[in-house]
Amino acid sequence: MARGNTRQRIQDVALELFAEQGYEKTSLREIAERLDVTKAALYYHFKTKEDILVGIFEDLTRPMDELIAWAGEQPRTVETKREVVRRYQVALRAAAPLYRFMQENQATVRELSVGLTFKERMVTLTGLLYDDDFPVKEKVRCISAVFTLHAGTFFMQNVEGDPEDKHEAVLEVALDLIDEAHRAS
Amino acid sequence: MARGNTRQRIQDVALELFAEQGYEKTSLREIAERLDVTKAALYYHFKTKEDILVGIFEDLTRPMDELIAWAGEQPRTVETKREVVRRYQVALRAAAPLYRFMQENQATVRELSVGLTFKERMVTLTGLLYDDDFPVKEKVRCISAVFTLHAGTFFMQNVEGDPEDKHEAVLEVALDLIDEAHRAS
Amino acid sequence: MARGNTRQRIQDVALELFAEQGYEKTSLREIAERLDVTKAALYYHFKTKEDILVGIFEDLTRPMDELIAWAGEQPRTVETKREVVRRYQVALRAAAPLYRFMQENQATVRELSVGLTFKERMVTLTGLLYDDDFPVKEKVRCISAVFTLHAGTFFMQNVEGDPEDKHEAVLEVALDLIDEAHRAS
Amino acid sequence: MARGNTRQRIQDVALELFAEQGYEKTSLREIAERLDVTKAALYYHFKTKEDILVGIFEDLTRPMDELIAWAGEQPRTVETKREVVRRYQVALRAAAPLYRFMQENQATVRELSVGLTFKERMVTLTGLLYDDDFPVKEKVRCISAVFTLHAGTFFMQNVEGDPEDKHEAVLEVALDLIDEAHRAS
DNA sequence: AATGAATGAGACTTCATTCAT
DNA sequence: AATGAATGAAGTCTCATTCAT
Repeated sequence: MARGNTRQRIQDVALELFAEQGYEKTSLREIAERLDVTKAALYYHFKTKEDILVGIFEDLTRPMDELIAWAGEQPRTVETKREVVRRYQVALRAAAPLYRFMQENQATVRELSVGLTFKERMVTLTGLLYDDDFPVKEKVRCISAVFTLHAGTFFMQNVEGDPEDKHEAVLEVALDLIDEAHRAS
Repeated sequence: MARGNTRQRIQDVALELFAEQGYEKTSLREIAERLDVTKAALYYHFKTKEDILVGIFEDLTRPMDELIAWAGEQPRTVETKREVVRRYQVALRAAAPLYRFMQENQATVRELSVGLTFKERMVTLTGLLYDDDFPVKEKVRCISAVFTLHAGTFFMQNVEGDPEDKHEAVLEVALDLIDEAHRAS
Repeated sequence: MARGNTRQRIQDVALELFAEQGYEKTSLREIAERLDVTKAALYYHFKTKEDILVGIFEDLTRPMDELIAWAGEQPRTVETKREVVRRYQVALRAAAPLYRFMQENQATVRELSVGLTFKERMVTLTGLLYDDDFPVKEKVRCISAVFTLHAGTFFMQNVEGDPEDKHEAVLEVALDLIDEAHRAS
Repeated sequence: MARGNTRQRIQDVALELFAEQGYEKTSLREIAERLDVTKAALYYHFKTKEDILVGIFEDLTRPMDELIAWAGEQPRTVETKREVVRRYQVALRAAAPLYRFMQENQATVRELSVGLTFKERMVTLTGLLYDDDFPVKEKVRCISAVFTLHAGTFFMQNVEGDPEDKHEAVLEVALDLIDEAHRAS
């Protein structure tokens, strides 16, 4: 019935379940049942369970890696950093389920040899936002900017208001933190 | 030889392993071996694996619950909120392994009926920092303050500097965010 | 090598062991070893241990349920009742191991939601043999007829004599009891 | 509080639970909890779990063993046999829970070295009711008499009527079977 | 491209039992 | 007369994985 898209469908369902219940608690049986295929079919498309996750990562973290690569090539100006923040928010929204999964399953992700881990990626990213000679407090502000963006994706559901307005507000706070950090340095 | 402290020792070892590897990946066999007792001994002290975790939670989340209760009784002034932030940082440092565990195993924690969950607790706490009539942007700043404190506990290892200095800087940034939010409201 | 009959083989071996040692005392390890498969193989064919038993019940109690259904549609004459007794003896002989199991493991069976329980089935059956307006004593005779048939299956091994002769004798006694009950009513 | 009657209380509670749930399904923890003592306390009074059951048997099967012994010394007349039937019904009523347990847990009892087993006892008893030279059919009638008495204890709850009347009716049917067997021999 | 059948490892859990106190 | 703490064996069950078809 469905054609060559089974591989994709597996990844979609898997990510959904991984994000909802965690990686360890999600069994291949569950994924297979949801897709109405047998477990063995999953093994036609992926070598192992971990492989399914790795595949998802490879597809979904590319934007963030590209962002990091792009930032590395730009002049280290405030404006660059503001742009990094803007683009990071976009990347975050695009891959929200994956980031939710990454954040909530760090113990699992840590053991996966899946390129850079969540934390490593964040270390690199935050490193792009401040300079080595910043005072500690201003480094903290830059880190805070990134965490604010994360909070915006995972936590702001609990605040009432129009989603677009909230995203706008989150972005402004993050940019303010970057600005303030540079003003004080 | 084994005195009346076995129950406590189980909780200590369990939290250590849960935080390191995640709850699902940590087996009772592992905990028992580390303590040099049999698995059955664990069941003398706790009814289920989940029960071990619940016990840890009950013991370690008390300070945070007390903080929330205390804050609820104070006048809603800026100074109260600054004090909440200060105390929250202390609570966070005292129960660092548990908070690390909670943050990294949210999928697991979510299914535990363990009083307020991590997210619920944070919703309550952030709610104490801003007032309903704040503009969205200022609400975001208050949320950002809490996330900054978290970042301080889990993420700042990656920034070089004296630990006390770093904590001081984190606290200052968080307090600045609170102040700014109130100035703008 | 193993063909499509594994499911049936599991049921056969399981019933044999359940009847011999009781349900609780029979472990899945034992069943698996007897079949020279792993325990996990059992779980491919049945969802739980209880499910194995339920499967056996469903297959083997059908004749008795059919008998009860058939009897319900016949005119309530003595001859019908005599025929019920005759057919019941046949059903009993065909499913002897199951009936032995049911009789000797009532405590277990009681907790199984396996259609009518042993006792309920017998209540229904005996109810088909006497009419509501029978004197108590004659009702007892009809119940006695059924118990006689059971004794014939499970107890008569201890009496010497040709098996066919014994079955014949058992049937005659049961039929005499039915006749006597009707003569006296 | 309770004095030296703990041993008896253990047996009472144990029999109740054994009869209700079966021997294997009843754990010592359950018995201990019901008595509000620890499992270890049970071991002060009984060497093993089996020992508890054996103790119950020894206390409660004595009347039946005495009945068998008594019968062995009487002349083998019809009147003796009628008296055996009468006394057996009394014994059965006195130890109803135990008999219920024995009947419903034959698989377990079979493996217990608890004097004569249920079946053996019944073989001996029925042997006292017929003579070796009886035709098979008349032997069956005598066996049927015993099963009728059993039915009276375990099955007659399902027939409406005054309990005493029902017992009377059961006894009459059993005696009729004995009489008929002797008349025909 | 996918299934049916099975495996080996290991998970959580319960049980009867022991023994120092 | 009884408890607190613990053990060793075993149980049911689930999982990721394999392979012939």
